[in-house]
Amino acid sequence: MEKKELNKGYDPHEIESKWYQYFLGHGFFKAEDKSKKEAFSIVIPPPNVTGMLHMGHALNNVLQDIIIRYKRMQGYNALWMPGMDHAGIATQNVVEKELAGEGITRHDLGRERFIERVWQWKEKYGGIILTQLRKLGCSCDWDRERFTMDEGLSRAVREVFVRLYNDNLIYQGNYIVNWCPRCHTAISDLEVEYTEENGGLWYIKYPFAEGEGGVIVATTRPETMLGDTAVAVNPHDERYKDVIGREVILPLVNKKIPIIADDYVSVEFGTGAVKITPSCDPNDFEMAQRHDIDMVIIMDGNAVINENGGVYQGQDRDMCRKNVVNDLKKGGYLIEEKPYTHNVGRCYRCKTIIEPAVSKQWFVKVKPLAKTAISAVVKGKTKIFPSMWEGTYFDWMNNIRDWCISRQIWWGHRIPVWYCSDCGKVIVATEDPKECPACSGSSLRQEEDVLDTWFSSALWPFSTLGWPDKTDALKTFYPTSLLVTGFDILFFWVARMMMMGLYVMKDVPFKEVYLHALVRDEKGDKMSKSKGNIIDPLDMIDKYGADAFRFTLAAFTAQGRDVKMSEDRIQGYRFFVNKIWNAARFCFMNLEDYHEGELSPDAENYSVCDRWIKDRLNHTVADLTRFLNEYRFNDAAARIYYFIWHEFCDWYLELIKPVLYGKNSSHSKLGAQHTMLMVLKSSMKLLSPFMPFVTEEIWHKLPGDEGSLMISPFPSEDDSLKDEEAVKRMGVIMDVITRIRNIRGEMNIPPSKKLKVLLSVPDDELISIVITGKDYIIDLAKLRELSVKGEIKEEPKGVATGIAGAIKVYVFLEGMIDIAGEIARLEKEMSKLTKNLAMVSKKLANQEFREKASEKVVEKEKLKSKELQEKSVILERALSRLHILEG
RNA sequence: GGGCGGGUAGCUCAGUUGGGAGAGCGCCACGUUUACACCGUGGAUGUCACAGGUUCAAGUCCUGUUCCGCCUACCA
Repeated sequence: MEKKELNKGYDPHEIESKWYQYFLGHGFFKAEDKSKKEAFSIVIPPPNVTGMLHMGHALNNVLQDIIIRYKRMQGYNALWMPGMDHAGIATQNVVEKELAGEGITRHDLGRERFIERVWQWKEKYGGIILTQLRKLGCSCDWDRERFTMDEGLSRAVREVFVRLYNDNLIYQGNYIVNWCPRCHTAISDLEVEYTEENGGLWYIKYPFAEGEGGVIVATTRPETMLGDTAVAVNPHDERYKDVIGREVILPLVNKKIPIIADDYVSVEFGTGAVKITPSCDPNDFEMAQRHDIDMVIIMDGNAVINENGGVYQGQDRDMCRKNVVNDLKKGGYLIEEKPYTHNVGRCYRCKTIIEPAVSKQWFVKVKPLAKTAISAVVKGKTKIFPSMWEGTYFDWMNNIRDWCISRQIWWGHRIPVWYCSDCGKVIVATEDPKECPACSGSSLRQEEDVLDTWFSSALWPFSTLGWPDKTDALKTFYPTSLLVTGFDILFFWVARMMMMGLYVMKDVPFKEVYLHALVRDEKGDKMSKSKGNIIDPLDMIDKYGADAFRFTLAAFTAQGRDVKMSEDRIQGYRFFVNKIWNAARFCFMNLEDYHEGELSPDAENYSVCDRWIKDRLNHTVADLTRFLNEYRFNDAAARIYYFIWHEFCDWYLELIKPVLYGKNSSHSKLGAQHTMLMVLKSSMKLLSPFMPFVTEEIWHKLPGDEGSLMISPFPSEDDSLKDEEAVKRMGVIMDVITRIRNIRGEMNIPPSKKLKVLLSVPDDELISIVITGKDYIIDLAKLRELSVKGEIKEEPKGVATGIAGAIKVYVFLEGMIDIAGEIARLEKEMSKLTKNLAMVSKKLANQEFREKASEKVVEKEKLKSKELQEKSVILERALSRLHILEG
């Protein structure tokens, strides 16, 4: 066998890029459009084209990669579809900032040239995040990369728009929408973030137009009074019974406005009278529609007061508020002003306070779409993990409101609507029309607005597969198998994909959705630049390697919990990677004289510990498979960690050392080598989805030429590896070893001091077990002599006593006898035991327990009681002998 | 206002048919044994938020209280 050295410590740097290139070069990430293999597909949540990899992306994509690699190894035709989102507002902002550096605005460039600039920017900087995903090890089918502004995806957008329009599910209208005065566009309800902020509540008196007195209204936005067109009270409010229908004078503006009655008005709040500004408040807008009240628009797109604001024209909303309040004070209209905390809506993108404004916008009528989307989840066509999110999904879908899809920006899918200047016809078409179909006029003007970015994202699961063409990819991979995303975009994206998928494809976009939590810092705070608590995933990869980083993310992804990330934990798993590396190195060093294929699988070729570790491996496979199928990433990670570190390294490798070193001829060295290699190889397979790099490196150093690990078959449960007999026998042997180690540790006896041990074993079966395990015990417990006897009557003197099940363990303490120490040790154990025994006895003494508890449970308790009693007798005897010695 | 999640060892958290309170890190002791000190062996630590209830048996099920986090909502 060719000699291949492994370094003492594992260094991820070169190895990771080497293998990633290898994977790419061999096309292992590629899925087949047509295949006999069963398909498994995931579409990536497309990151913003402006995005840089942060912890959220890292978590999201590592989880997807683990699943897709797992499925690929299981033999599926696995597709992970990559791509990016054009991120309308965000990208436009970035490029506008760039222009500002040059001293120009997009308006200086004009629409066409500005769009060109954005494309240039995209080509130059746009792909960064996808490069970063490669550093993580993501096994996307990169040749299929898509972008929401691609020609194909744009065609899909137009097609869907036209269909929805023709089905009367898209309409245009003058409504009040959330307007961002900084981004200069409408945004959807979802894109407004509400935060509790300190503000004020102003009480303003509106005098009656005729007669004495007036009505006092309370408002958080006094400046909007310039646009008031009514005052409203509750129809059942006794206080205002007689004023309904009268008129008041709007202060500062000096105009008469009516007092109306509407159930919306709360009797309890403020004065029970509310000013109505239909152009500045969504509720007022609705009320105005109900009562056919006028509307006065007082602000422009910059939230600056317009010509309808009289003397306040030209002032922005903040300045105007100050001045209005001052003027009200002067005029004696301001009754009271008090601090008040309330919810303020801000633009999710730039955090500017949203100005509700009336404008002409396009909307999707979502109720009918939502209905189908709800029933798909009810029927289980799409399953949501963890299931608690189903409730949230239903709740939102049931209360859904129409979706404002038009944006007054330039970067995005321009709405496929044209207006004929000659006859006024509205043309909605997938292809740019050359002339008006009604009057054949040629002066057509396209709608200026573009679509919400989420509109194109909603089509992602089928648009990326080639729709509207009938492609093989679509046929093979739609509906996709799984969607993995953060719960924070359940409404933004998941819900809308459900609606669009069902509307367009008549089938759900994905069969399962796994919603993961957010990554926070170790204190549980959201990571943000302003807090300075960001941990950069790329730094972590650089420092600890992608494998360790990936494993950390998986290990902390418990369902429904936030992922609290800290560097210490990554370091902890970095140690694990090193442990794996060194275990492999050990195996490797002991395979020099190994020749595969020389060993029959007959049981006699394998020792009890060989059989034991294979049983444990088989268990691990079963558990891991189950956990991954249920998206229990943390459990999966913990299971493989435990197997490799504790079962394989701590026990098995230690057990076979003497065999490998030729010090123990009673067990087959070849059998140990064979088992060691087989278990190591299987472990690498199990670990490969989590740690694709180090496992691949180890794999290629091991004997055998089986190609790449990442496409080798994932282990499945194998009944032939089950071995209860070996598990039972090893249980006894390990228990004895642990007992002796326990005594050594508690008595502070250094490992270099070889011990003499006597075992008192009550029955023949146990004796045979102990005899076969004698070498193991001598080696792992570091003994110089081990004698095994049947049940002995006369206990030896000068020993420390331990109990391993039915076996009594006597450790001779010649010369180092510390009677007081041993007494203390035994008494400690005795008190634990007594407490335990008391609990068990109490249970068994209870008649109801014996009658009502299941037989299995009662038997278990009885057995426990018996064992504890026996132990107690032994300890008692040992103690009394020590007391005599001492005395 | 409504909803959801959480309060378990010093820290971060597991604990899925109710029947042994666990892991990792940290801590203490011993140790350099031909894979690994990025290591090994052993050890200590808990009114499972609180109060009731169901049950032979509750961290686990039910009710209430409290604290924290998140989502959602048109109360000016």
